[in-house]
Amino acid sequence: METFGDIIKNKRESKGLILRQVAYALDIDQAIVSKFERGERKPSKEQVEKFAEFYDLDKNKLITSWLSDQIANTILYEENIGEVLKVAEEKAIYLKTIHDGK
Amino acid sequence: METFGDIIKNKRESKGLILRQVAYALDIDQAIVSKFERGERKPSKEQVEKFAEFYDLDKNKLITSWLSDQIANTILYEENIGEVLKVAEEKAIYLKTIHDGK
DNA sequence: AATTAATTTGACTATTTTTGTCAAAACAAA
DNA sequence: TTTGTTTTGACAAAAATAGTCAAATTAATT
Repeated sequence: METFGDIIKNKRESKGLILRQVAYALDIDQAIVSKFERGERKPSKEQVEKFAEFYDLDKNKLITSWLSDQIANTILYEENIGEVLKVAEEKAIYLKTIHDGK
Repeated sequence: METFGDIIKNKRESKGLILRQVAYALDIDQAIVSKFERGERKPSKEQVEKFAEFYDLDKNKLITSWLSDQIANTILYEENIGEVLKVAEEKAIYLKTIHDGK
């Protein structure tokens, strides 16, 4: 189960980079990058995209990881996780059809 | 596809109540109740529970509806909705096992 | 159509949450 | 011990959210 933080941390280490270098390249404070890696803070979507570009990762996959982290955290302590997500999916699809197709 | 707002609005109308009465009973400004009904604002979990009690609705079902609204909104404009939710579920379950069972 | 009732809207403030910055603490390696 | 790296926490700035209120809009009655 690889979180967003795991992904960017592994990638950084596999490239032999230190936080300072990543922080400089992405123009994000290194304390923040450290917190992203440990899941202590959530990056914005723009920041996620920066990481994808810099580390040469599939942008959609990384966004999926980041979004799913967020969702997992919001439902973590709830009952009926499966049910909640099932309903959420139906709603999202429904709202989407309304949004574009009307 | 019944949202949280739909549920509490339908329930209010089926009970023949006006906003002011509900607002008074729940100690929530009526403008806010109106916004909840139309999905313009998201209630807190405590407020959701107040509604469940006042309207005699199954608390878990109402929370499911409320949570799924939130999740649906966060993924609404994303690609791979299904994939995101699948991963989110795995993560949630995984984090849960870590949390209690270790 | 006029009056009354109910709902919705929007402006405003207050409160809470999130953000970035920085330096010091903790940790690891040389 | 010295040097390099990561983590932590305090702080202030900025942004998001919440509640209050009155006016505007809409709906219902008379």
